[in-house]
Formats: sequence, structure tokens, C-alpha cells
Amino acid sequence: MGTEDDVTPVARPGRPYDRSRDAQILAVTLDALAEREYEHVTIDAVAQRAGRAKTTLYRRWPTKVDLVLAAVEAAGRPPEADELPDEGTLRADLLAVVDSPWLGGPERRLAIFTGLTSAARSSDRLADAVRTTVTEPYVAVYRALLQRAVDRGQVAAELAPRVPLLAQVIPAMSGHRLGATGEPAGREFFVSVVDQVVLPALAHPPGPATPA
Amino acid sequence: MGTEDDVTPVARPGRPYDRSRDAQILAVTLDALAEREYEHVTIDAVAQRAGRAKTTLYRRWPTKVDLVLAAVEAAGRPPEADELPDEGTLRADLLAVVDSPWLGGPERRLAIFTGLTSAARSSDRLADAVRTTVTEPYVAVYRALLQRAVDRGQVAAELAPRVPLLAQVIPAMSGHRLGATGEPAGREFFVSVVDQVVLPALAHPPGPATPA
DNA sequence: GGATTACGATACTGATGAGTAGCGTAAGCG
DNA sequence: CGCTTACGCTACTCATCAGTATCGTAATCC
Repeated sequence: MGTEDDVTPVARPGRPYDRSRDAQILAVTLDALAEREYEHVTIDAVAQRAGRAKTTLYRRWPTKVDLVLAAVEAAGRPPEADELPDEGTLRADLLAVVDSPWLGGPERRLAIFTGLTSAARSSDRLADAVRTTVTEPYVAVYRALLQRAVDRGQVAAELAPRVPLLAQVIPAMSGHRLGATGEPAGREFFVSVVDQVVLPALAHPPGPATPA
Repeated sequence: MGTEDDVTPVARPGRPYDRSRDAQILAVTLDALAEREYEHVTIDAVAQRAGRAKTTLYRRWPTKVDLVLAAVEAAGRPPEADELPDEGTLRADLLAVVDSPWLGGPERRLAIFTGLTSAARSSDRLADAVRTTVTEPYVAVYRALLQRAVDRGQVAAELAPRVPLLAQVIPAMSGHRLGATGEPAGREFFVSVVDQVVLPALAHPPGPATPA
């Protein structure tokens, strides 16, 4: 455990970086990606919206990819299952994720998520980062919550094999909603998905009663 | 009903267009969109892969958007519910759509679908066309098949309200698979979604037995 | 106050790619 | 054959945008 391994707080000569607005720049970057396609997001536009000079952005992040990468890192991870309040019921647990403030709540989160997965098609580095720090952890929360419900006996144990796939349903359905049909998805949409798809798929033990 | 309203087969002077390879150009266009992002698909590259001169492409489609638009139109619609063989069971009906040759079968179809929805972010005209001729009819087949199962009593009538949402599950899950996690989806994936998500969500009448 | 470095602003370079022009040749029509 | 238009090819124009260079000014350290 390095006791002093930080970002060299050793004072360098000259005027120091003004980091106070870096977070805002990265937030603006995500907003821009939520609105326009990656290739149409220009550094000039981001700089202008953030109220900083383009050269200032380049002093911090050497390329456009690095800027977006930093924005993704700075966005923070989705909540982890064990840091969420235990709501007692699976339904409430799932909706707690929906209602979490990660990426600014359901609406903005979805727009950014769509923008990032689209942007991932432009760069392998970006694709890896988005998967590692956004997509996978996001699905992982749902998977953990579903698995916990199985472990507690709130869901029949035979249904455990469905958990990995069902954990993808909420991200997938919301992404499809915005990306393919174009409609934004508010909280009600997520509630419908939970109530009409995820929970019903866990309500019945497998067997001959499955619809023909 | 115009008896002679076609594309002016009235012979014009000069060498006629060689339409024999237009379909191939459009197919190449879709292939390119399946591989690279819209902005990275160049007309030069498409022309070269199709073995035609760039100017020939421009003689047919005045802009890049028009080319892609034409490619989308030419791709053909997804099957309609009533032109599919009636398999008798809902499961077989759904898988018949999966196995349909539309867009070259499950694998290629998904890659193109992902490319098109991503490309839709670059142009409103494109977004409209993709929605109208691809996304909506695609979801519509599933919706029709699910509704038919309800009408036949193969699915409990109380579950009918779930149909619109469940009709989106297969497109959404496959899109998420390729777009967000990066893994391609073969037939097995679709089968899993049908067996672990869609059918189970229709297997149980709503009531107090839903998992807490 | 002098050295050093960040900041903003403006101007620039260089690459990429959509779309066009020109031309020699090929293919139909009369 | 002569007219006309498609085809392939090469070369071009033009806009956009990532990334750089320069410079006057502001902030911090000694």
C-alpha cells in the first residue's frame, strides 16, 4: 500500500492547472455524445459549451479519444448491489437501480448510454472502456440482485439459469427504445419492463405449463 | 389504377444504365455498414468492393444518404405474420422469424441492424427510413405472432397487455448483445431469449404468485 | 520581481472524404 | 455510321475537423 504514491503533489514551478472545471468539461462531453453522433461531436464545440479554450482541453487530454475516455471514467460506476439499500423485494431492488442517480438518472443515463455504445463503434479503445466501466458493471448489478433473490428463495432455484440473460433485459430494452424506436424512456418505461417482462419470467417454474 | 405508370420504359437515346449489378452495390453498402461506422464507410470503398466506379454510384444515388436509403429499401421487409407458415406453436412461430432469410439470416441481419440503427444517428432522413422499413415491421411480426397466440387461447387473455413490450424483447436483446457487449449472436442466442425470457413471461397469469 | 507554466484567442497545418469535371471508350438507337 | 448517354478513370474542389503553433496575459513559486 503506497503511502505516498499520488499524482506528484510536488509543487512544480509556474502557474498550476485549474482543475476546478475539469469535471464540467467531462460532463459536457457526455452531454454532447448523448445528443450527436461521436464523429459529429467536435472538440471546438465541447470547449465552447464548457466555456474553455480548445487548447486547454488539449493540455489535459491529448486526443479526442482520450477526452471521451476520461469522460467515461469520470462518469462513475453504476451502483454495486451491496451498496444499495436492501429493499426486501426484488421489484424494489430493481427499481432502486433504475432510480439511482448514476449518470444523472434514468433519462440522461439512457441518452448517454446510447451515445457511448454508438461511439464505441469508432474506436477499439473506446469500445473496451465502455464495456468495462459502463456496460458490464451495469448488467452486473441486475445480475447480482436477481441472484440474491434466488439465494433468498424469493425466486425458485430452478430458475437460476435464466438470471444471466434476464439481467440484460432492462439495459437492452431501454437501449432499443431510444436507439431503435427513437422514443426516450422515462421511469414508467423501466417499470413496465420490470413488471411485464423481468418479474413474470421469474414467476413460474419451468415445466409443461409453458405456452405451446 | 394506372395501367402504364411505370418508370418510363420509353427508350431514351444513348447507352442504357446497366442495372444488373445495382442490387450488389446495395448489398455491399449494407455489408460495409455492418462492419464499420457510417461515417467511416466511404463511397470510394463501397465502389471498389462492388467493382464499379465511384462516378457510377453517383449517377444513381446523388448523395451518400441516398445510397444508404436505397440500400435500406432494397433490403426488403421482414416477413409478415400471415406469410409465414403457421407452425402451430408460439415457440415455433417465433423461431421461424429468427430463421427467416431476411437480411441474410440471423447473424448478418443483426450486424446490419446494428449498423443501421447506429447510422440513423447521423441523419434524420435515415432515421425515419430505418424505423419505418426495418425496426417497426420487425417488431410488428413478433407482435402479430404473440397476439395470435393470445387470440387462439394458447396464452392467457389477461396477459395480452404484455404483448407490445414482449414483442420488442428479441430485437432489443440481440441488439444489446452485439452493440453493447460486442458478442455476435447466433441462432442459439435467439433460442435462449425465446425460451428464457419471452415464453416464461407469458406462462403465468398475473397474481400474488409474482416474486416479491 | 523574475522564472516558469497555465490560460485564452486566433491562426494555421494536414488529412480525410463527399461530391464534381473531363475524357477516352463502350453500348445502344435510328 | 452518327447521335447520345453510360462507364471507368483520374484529377480536382471544397468543407470539416483533429491537432499544433504562437503570443499576450495571468497565476504561482522563489
